[in-house]
Amino acid sequence: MNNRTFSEENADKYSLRGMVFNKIREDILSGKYAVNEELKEISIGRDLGVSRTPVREALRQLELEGLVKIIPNKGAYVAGISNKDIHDIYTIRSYLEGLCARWACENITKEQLDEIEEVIYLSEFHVKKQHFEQIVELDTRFHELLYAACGSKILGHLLRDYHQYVHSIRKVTLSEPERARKSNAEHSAILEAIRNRDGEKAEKLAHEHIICAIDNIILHNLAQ
Amino acid sequence: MNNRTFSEENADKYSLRGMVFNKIREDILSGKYAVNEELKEISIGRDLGVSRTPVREALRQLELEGLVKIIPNKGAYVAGISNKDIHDIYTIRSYLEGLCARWACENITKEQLDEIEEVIYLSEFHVKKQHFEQIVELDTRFHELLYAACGSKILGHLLRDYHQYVHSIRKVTLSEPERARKSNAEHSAILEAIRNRDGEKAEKLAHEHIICAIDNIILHNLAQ
DNA sequence: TTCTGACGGATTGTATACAATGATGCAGTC
DNA sequence: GACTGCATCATTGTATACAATCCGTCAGAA
Repeated sequence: MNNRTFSEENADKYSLRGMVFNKIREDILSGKYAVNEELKEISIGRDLGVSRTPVREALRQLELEGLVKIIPNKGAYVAGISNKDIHDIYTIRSYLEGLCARWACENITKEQLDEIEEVIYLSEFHVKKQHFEQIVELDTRFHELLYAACGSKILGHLLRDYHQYVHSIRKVTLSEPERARKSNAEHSAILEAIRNRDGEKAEKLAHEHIICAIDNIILHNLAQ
Repeated sequence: MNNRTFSEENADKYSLRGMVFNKIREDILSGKYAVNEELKEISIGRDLGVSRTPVREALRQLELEGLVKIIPNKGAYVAGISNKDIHDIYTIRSYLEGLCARWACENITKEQLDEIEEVIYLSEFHVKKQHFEQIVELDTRFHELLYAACGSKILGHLLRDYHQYVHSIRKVTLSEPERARKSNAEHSAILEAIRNRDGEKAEKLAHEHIICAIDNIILHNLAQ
């Protein structure tokens, strides 16, 4: 478990700053705030029942993530992510998810393999039943498990961030039964390659998995 | 120019928080602080002549970058980056610098091409004279120009961060005349491919450029 | 001796006060 | 009517005060 995760499970959950941070982040990614909307420390603080200090700290962190743009002595504005950003993120992910799968071949444990298998199995059920909420949740867990299994704090941190960034997109794409089914089949193939410790193949499959996701997004005009 | 760069040129330069942020970041990356050393808000503030508030904000940002680990109600500690982290970063960069070069083929302007050529030309001079400071500086500028030329805010942001992370490593590797010479030759080849708008080749060369850097690091036992 | 628990100091978490800066509107001038 | 400059207000930047938490210490009992 890396630093980021650690701190998320502590500071980000149990401190006011962490709660404010997650709240604003979520609201930006879910589109609750319009792009370029001004984020005033006082009014956010009032809405959440806290003072300016935790709000300020949260905004400064979000600035570093690129979700908020701060103009000194003026204010904080929602930066959001553009369609091109989403496309770029998926392209970057296509390489790095491949790398992640390759490294996972070297580091994954038996327990982790079993857990991933369970996730895929469960997902098949929900795909049949068209339980879209659960499908997204299980997709998140599948990737999260791979991030943990790759054995790289740095890569895990990065992919985790990007995966969250496109959370709202995934909610849409995985709501299409055909894509959800195919996505899960791809997950299954990736797992099989990792189980066989075939790094070359796992990398290729994970790479193609994300490329498929991009094609799907373009098909639906979700970006670009 | 992306948000990050924008904010760096404003908040990070002209506000106390920004200065504190850069100072601590630099001190961690340069090894001035030992790993796991506690970073006390009051003492840092006293050293820099500011109150706790800007220090706190800076520490919270550094936490997000992964350079600082914050334990709630306890303190902030230097996380630093391990040798494995460095190796991971270079491997990730090997893919993404390739992607960056490929995208640059599609987006680079005549002016940017000329500027890169100038940097390489100037670097040859300093390599001959063994002006190591300048070589590192020009290496930074070469990559920075590519990051700007790739036309992706997201990718540029990411590569810029990683490039800074390994700044101290690059200072060492580029101090070896043979590596400095070879590195510049590789830069030259990458430029040539981009000038010819050969995305395939540019990606391959940029990828290999970073792989060479990894080999060099391993050779010198700088990591792993 | 070793364990337990309460106390006190140190440090962080949060709120708020004050200073500095930028935006807005209006009066006065051309 | 359009522009300039000042006054006012809103908002951010920084400092500081107070509360909450943690950690080490030390006394006392087993």
